[in-house]
Amino acid sequence: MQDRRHDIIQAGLAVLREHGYTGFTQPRIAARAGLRQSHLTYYYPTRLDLLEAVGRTAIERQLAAVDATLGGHASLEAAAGAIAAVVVRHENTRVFMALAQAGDEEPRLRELFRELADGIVARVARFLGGFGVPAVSEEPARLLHALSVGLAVVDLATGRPDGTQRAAGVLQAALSMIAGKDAHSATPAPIEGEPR
Amino acid sequence: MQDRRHDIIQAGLAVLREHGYTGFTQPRIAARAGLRQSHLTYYYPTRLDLLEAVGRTAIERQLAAVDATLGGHASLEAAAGAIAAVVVRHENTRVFMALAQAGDEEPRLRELFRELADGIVARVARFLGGFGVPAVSEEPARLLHALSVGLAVVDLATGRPDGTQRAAGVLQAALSMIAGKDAHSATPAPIEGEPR
DNA sequence: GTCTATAGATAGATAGAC
DNA sequence: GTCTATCTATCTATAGAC
Repeated sequence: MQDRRHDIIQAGLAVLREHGYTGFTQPRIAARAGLRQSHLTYYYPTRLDLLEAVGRTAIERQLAAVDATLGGHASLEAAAGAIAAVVVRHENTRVFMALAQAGDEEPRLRELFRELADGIVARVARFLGGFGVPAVSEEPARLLHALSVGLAVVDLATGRPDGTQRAAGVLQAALSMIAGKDAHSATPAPIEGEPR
Repeated sequence: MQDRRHDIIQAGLAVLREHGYTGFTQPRIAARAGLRQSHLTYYYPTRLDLLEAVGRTAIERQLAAVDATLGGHASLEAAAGAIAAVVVRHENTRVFMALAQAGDEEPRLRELFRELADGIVARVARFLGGFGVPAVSEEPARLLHALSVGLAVVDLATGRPDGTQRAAGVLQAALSMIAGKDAHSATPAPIEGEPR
């Protein structure tokens, strides 16, 4: 099979999702892909080369996930639960935290993270536009993006059992505000999506 | 001088702020504190012991910084620039990203991150309360906290030259919404605080 | 109690065999 | 082109000298 590279990327992505940036090691990925570490370096000479390749695949997946998450909601507020369900999926959080760290360390990876961020913001802006939020500025979209990132990081780090509800409550408040309604509804709707 | 521990903590914090979680190694910290790595392990037997100690000091500093940032503003919106200036300070971001990662890997560090998050949210809630935002729910405070975290991570990873303005614009929009005014002011006020 | 030499483990990269 | 043995660097931890 010629697709060694494909297998390696898949293995790398799985490792990144499960173990995060510090666990993203050549030996572990090689073992997962069924080859030796020293062989892996033939295809991807350096750890960063591999991370870059894995990052590209991860970005495609993330953007597809964003599309799936934002599609088909009757109102802005109705999307809160769906977004919350994604936000508390720690595997996703580990991936973009790894890209963020790599971007801080290596200029080469910065570009990749920007692609991801810009892609998400563009999709969120389109989503908001569909509900009448003026697209004159990107601010509401950037707000929703940064808020989701922050909620994901906080949930990953605190690991609270009621994380999904908390995130949904905050997102509900944010979406209500963006939609122009009253901001302080104290009773978030029950969330959909899979439990943690 | 008996305060070897104090020196070590300071050195550890400095390393964490400059190099992040992956750069937080015993040899580097020991060199900075002016002793051997093998000596450092006498005071802090394991890397996690050290990170925990450094984390406690870091939390105190962060909470003090939050107080300083939120104090003395004439209106909610006026605080946007000050918050943005903190958000783009990458040294801070590296510290809490390290704590977040450690919290994901080690239950022991989770508690520490919760302390930090809860402390910030409480302070933000008090700040908002001072401007008439009802304190019935913590949602607005949690929103502002998560938003700041997300903006910080995105700015760290993308490293855009106009990061401060972008963050200030989003924060301005968020604070306006929380204050109940129109949300889509497309012209963020010039930001104060130090440049990047 | 204070500090150091040394061991043990694992990561990353290279040269070279098939 | 495909794959492996091996080397170097680096980190963490322990046993033990002063």
